[in-house]
Amino acid sequence: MGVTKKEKFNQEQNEIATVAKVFAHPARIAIIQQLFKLNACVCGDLVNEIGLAQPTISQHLKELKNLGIIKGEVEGTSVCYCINDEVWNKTKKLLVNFLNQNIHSEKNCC
Amino acid sequence: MGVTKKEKFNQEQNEIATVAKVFAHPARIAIIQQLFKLNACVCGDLVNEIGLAQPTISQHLKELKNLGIIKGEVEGTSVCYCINDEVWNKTKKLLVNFLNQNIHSEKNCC
DNA sequence: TACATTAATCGTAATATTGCAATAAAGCAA
DNA sequence: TTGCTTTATTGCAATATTACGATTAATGTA
Repeated sequence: MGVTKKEKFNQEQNEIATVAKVFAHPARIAIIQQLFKLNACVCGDLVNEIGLAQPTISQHLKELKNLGIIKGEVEGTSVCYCINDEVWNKTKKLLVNFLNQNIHSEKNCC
Repeated sequence: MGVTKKEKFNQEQNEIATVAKVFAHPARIAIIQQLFKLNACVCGDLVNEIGLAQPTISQHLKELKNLGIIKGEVEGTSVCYCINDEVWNKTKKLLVNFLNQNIHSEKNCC
């Protein structure tokens, strides 16, 4: 059906999955890395750097904006994007906490 | 087109996106959490715990197996799954390294 | 052997994602 | 104003994902 049954899962599980989905495309990873490298970057420069069509980059930027980890500011005809530190740190905490899980039991089978 | 243009990105960017894609479903997050909690878990118990149909859980387990972060051992008619620590730690490092990025520049716009 | 139990696979329907051409919108420059 | 530049949006085609019923395969049990 292509539709995820979110109601079967708790809020944390859904939040982790939602964040991971935004990270689940190399173009969005590349955009994030570029914004960290330059701190700020105009949309058109991202299009040149990454090599996908302008509407495609715009769509990826929109998903990153929806999650809140980037923000954009209009500068004339351009839009300058950068990382939203507050949201980035919250997101980082959520994922690092998940990744730092340890085995709770001694039982094992494989 | 629904198909990702992986050739436009470097290996690290594609690896991060691939891992994130596996984490991009709450059922797979729930399976991982359950395996950490119990250390080992039979497929049928995961089906009962999570409440999706058996073929659906089996499909999610397959994706986790493909990435390598879980492994399964046949025990009679059951299959017992657990976390593959080595792969989990590699995956953790890849993502934590990405999440720990810092701003490289002083320039800013927003 | 026959039957039950468990998990994987197959096939399919519904929905989501990716990518881009075409277009719209918004600002600047002459 | 007109034309240019830049980015967002629309619409669509191709592909991927999610979910599950039906079936198969493999093992254990009577």
